[in-house]
Amino acid sequence: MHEELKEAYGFLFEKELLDEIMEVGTLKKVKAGEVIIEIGDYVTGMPLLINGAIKILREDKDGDELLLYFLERGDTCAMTLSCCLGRTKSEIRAVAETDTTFVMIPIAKMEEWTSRYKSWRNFVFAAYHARLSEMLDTIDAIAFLNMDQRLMKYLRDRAKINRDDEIQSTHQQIAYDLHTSRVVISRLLKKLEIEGKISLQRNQIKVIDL
Amino acid sequence: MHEELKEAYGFLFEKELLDEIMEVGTLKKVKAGEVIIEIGDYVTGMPLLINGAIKILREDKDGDELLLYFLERGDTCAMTLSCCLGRTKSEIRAVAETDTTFVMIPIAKMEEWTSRYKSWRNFVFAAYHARLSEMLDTIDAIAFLNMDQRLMKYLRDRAKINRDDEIQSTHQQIAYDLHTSRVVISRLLKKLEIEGKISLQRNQIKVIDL
DNA sequence: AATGTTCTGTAACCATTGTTACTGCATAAG
DNA sequence: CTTATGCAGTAACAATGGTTACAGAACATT
Repeated sequence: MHEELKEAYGFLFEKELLDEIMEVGTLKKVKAGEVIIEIGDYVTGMPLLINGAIKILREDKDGDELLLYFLERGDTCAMTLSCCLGRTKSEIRAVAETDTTFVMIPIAKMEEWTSRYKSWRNFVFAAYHARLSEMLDTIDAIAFLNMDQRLMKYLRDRAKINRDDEIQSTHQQIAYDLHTSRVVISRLLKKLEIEGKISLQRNQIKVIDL
Repeated sequence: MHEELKEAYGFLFEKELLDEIMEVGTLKKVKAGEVIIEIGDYVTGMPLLINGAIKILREDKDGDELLLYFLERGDTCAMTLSCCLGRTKSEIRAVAETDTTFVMIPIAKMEEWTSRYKSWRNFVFAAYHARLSEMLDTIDAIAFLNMDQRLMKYLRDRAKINRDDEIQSTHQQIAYDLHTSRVVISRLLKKLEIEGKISLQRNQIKVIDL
């Protein structure tokens, strides 16, 4: 854990803080697809992402889903953080997008570090800033873009997150993330393929030029 | 300014901090409709709302608007805060919904207080938490609700914010806030009137039972 | 190889929302 | 009082996205 943490966070935190993280944090590894936090869970800690990617989803009362954003190495979930401090239940679901490694920090330490380490404060504020930006981005997409443009953005984002132009996914899974129906996604994907922007196989979409 | 500030924030901040705020903050009063922060502005300070209400808007590249949420007494704009710390331009527009009074805090002090006052840190974190919640709410509304339900929510929110069941507004203004067209709003309002939920006059909507 | 399952493609249709166009009414300005 | 302006009501139509239904392809299981 030492080396990995240092590599991902060494330039952010001083040695003393890194040592403390090492001491109280627990290293977790999850496989792609595993649910890390479920809606309504009490949040017991805050994850520092070391490797992989996590997707953050919102769900409404009918069980309809919507992808909010992805977290990458160096990110933390400000939403979780927010829940921790407010001692409230999670408003979101976190699912591993790829195999993922992260360090879990118990809540208790967070408040302490906030007063003791300037670098920690800055990190937390930066996390909030980043999350608010992502949320604005998401709102822009839902409010101002049509489904075809949202789909293109989604494919671009996933290709980027996975560092792979070949996205392994069924149309149904994409439909869940974008909160629409499978038929709509199939229709739009076919259109993108005809325009030469992607190519389609079963369970796979290859991004050519989006 | 002393008494007003104390009334709105006295239970949050210790005397010492209140005194500092008094010292470096400047009291501002704006009329309903005035633009307080414009998109692209460099943010020079952070507002502590004492009286009135502010609406926060997002705009896309074509100039299309969308209402994000309202701020009330005791609130601050976490978005502004976020911009301050990142030294970035404002991503949103803030417009006075009613005649509004607030205290403007210069950026420089904020960092200092964050390390010195626990109550200030808690306030800032609570502000972030509140804003993230509002953003989630907004996303829920856009993603999961139809326009008629969004309109009802909007009318409820405005009635609550203004503490008045009679909303002074044209259909066009509502259309801007919800990012739709005037015709759509007129159509849905008429439907709500027929259902007995509101009554309509020129420039005015009276909420009866939403 | 035969069968069952999952995924994709497509057509036809519906619902919601957006657009255009025109009307009359209320209010303000002259 | 007359005219100009802004606001609201409404009809007709277009566009987008959601729904249902079905067929065939790809893959897995036996």
